[in-house]
Amino acid sequence: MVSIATWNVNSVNARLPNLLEWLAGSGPDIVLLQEIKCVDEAFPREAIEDAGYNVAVHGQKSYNGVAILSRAPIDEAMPGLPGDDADEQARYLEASIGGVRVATIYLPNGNPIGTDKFAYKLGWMARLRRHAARLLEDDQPLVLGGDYNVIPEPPDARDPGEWLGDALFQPESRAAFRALLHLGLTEAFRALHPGEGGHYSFWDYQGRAWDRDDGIRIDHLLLSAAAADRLESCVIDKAPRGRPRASDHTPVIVTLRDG
DNA sequence: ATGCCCGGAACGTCCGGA
Repeated sequence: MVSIATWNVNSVNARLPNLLEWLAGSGPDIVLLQEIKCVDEAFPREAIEDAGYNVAVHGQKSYNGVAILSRAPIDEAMPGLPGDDADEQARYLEASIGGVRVATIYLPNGNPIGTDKFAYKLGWMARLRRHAARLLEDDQPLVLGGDYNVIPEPPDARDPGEWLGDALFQPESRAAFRALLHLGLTEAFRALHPGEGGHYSFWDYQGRAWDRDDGIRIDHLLLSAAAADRLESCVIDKAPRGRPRASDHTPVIVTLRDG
């Protein structure tokens, strides 16, 4: 069995006590981090290695940044999403770990709609689809986990109407997300919990959204057929969101049976 | 109503987040 988590930590250095506490308690085999908000040199590598994890980082000053933590050795870490040499935002890192291909994804927010930011989001999603299609030509299990910044369906928001004008719930964003699934990828949580609402991975800091459970489900794990065949469970661990100085996102974890 | 929150950069206050 292998457990793989995705977590947008909203600054790995601000969140280091929370992250270390969670690693010590839950300890997934692989953790896909987003929004580390630091350059590679500022990543708290020693503390995380001391917790028993190998580390691969694709950082950026102040914004974005992604990383992969793994109890087993990390092979062939490749930073950056192919398809636009001019894109300097650190939002994608992929690696092989024990015969499983994994990627950590921090998909652009895209707000406000009608701006170059929204165009960048849709362009980034098109690039991700092209790259995922290439990855799927290989038969090894593939897990694409991250903050997709997409609310796939109305049950994935406590109040869908609140998000109608938002880039996370635009028809174009949702269609681009479906296009990823149409490649043959399985969204792990939805596959195991069809039709269920009330499960969220993000609660805004503002307006006491956590206390009111006014959340959205935007952190997803997409599995190739070879990985989906091994899918045992997918859980959203709400506990970290309730801790002091929490990230606004909480981890989502899949477990895959041995292949 | 993007502002009520938060982190980074920086030291006053703005940008970005979702």
